[in-house]
Amino acid sequence: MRLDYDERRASILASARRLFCTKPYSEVSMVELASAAGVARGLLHHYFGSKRDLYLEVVRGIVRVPTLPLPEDDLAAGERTWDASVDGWMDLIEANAELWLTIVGAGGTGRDPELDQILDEARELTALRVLQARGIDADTAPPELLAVVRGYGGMAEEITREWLDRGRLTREQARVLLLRSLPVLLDSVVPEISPAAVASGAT
Amino acid sequence: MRLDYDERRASILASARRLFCTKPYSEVSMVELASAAGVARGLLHHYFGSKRDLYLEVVRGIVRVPTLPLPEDDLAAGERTWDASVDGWMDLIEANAELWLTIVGAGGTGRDPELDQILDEARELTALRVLQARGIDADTAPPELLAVVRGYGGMAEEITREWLDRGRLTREQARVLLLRSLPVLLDSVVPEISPAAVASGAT
DNA sequence: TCCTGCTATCGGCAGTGTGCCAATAGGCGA
DNA sequence: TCGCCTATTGGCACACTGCCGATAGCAGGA
Repeated sequence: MRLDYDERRASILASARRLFCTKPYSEVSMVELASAAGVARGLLHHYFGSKRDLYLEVVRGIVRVPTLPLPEDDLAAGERTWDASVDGWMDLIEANAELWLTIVGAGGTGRDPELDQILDEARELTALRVLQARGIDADTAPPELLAVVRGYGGMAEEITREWLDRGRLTREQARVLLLRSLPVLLDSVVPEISPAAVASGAT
Repeated sequence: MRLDYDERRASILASARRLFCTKPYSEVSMVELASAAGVARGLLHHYFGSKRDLYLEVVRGIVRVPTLPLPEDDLAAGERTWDASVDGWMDLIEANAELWLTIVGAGGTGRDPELDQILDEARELTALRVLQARGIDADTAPPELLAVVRGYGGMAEEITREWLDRGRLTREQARVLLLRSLPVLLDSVVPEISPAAVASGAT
């Protein structure tokens, strides 16, 4: 069937998006992509150049369309609009859970179970060590606490990138952020656990 | 040259690690890996099975050896040991900056510049939106503030994974964490900017 | 010292996937 | 209806992975 340029392009992207959500990048072949789109293999190259370019286009489409949070239109920020933003963001993520986990959540690994597991175990171990370093018993800790520490780990990675990769932070600036944020976070979630946190946070 | 099993294995892993830090996974071929290790291509399969297995082995070696923070030995946690842990962690990362950025920092993409750029732009846009949602002008904001918001984004991704992927958090639990943490973080870093944050953090 | 078995190491074969390009077919305007 | 324009196809050439039989270097025993 002969389709218009944009239509065909969109159609290929849609089926490719579906496929890339089920398997990691390397296990998806151009023949699969082609047959899923109902076209010949050569057409994919005609439209996107290479398999990699097609994949990048898929990712672009995913991260572009649902630009995550929903800031309220024009009225200035208050706590109500912040609540609404977070809720809106969570709604969006939940609706496209599989998509989000595959592309953004997996950090671009493209749903690679083994690699994900390795990195995840390392991060979990790090979180436990952080708990240990703060004198908290991991076994009796509530799930929120572990989640906060895992979250702190994600934040630490971002701040480190800000320091070493993008160079928008000096080591000292990054250090202060890393130092202060965990006590403050722990205190805000479970105030009874770390009484010393407030003092450190104010330092 | 004929080497002992463990020696040869370690030698191959070392040169493979070097190679995987310079290019993304797909652009490293087995012939390259072989010639870098000074052996024939077939030997790599003999030792590691497949290219993917070799790569996983490299990643395992990297994330295992420097298990990130340094918890102080036995004495209970106080703020001094926490300071030391963070410093120790930063020293470790800084010493192996390239390695860390490639494997952990890039989230497993394996130094894929284009893909990284796409995801990074999306995250940057999200950070700006968050600033906007809280009524902060991005242009006049200090770099630490932007870094904190980027860090909050990393934390939000982790918490979302904790909710949707690992299922250790309910939606409500995740919501509360996401809601509370940003005001608290902002307040701890730049107290003068968001006076309303304290109230929200206590809610 | 020579022989023999073991195993690290090599080189090539088969299958698969990508990238590309010339040829084809289908639709729209004249 | 004819002809051009372009979407679409199928096949060719190359690269790479995975595997396996063949080879070579080293050890221990006679």
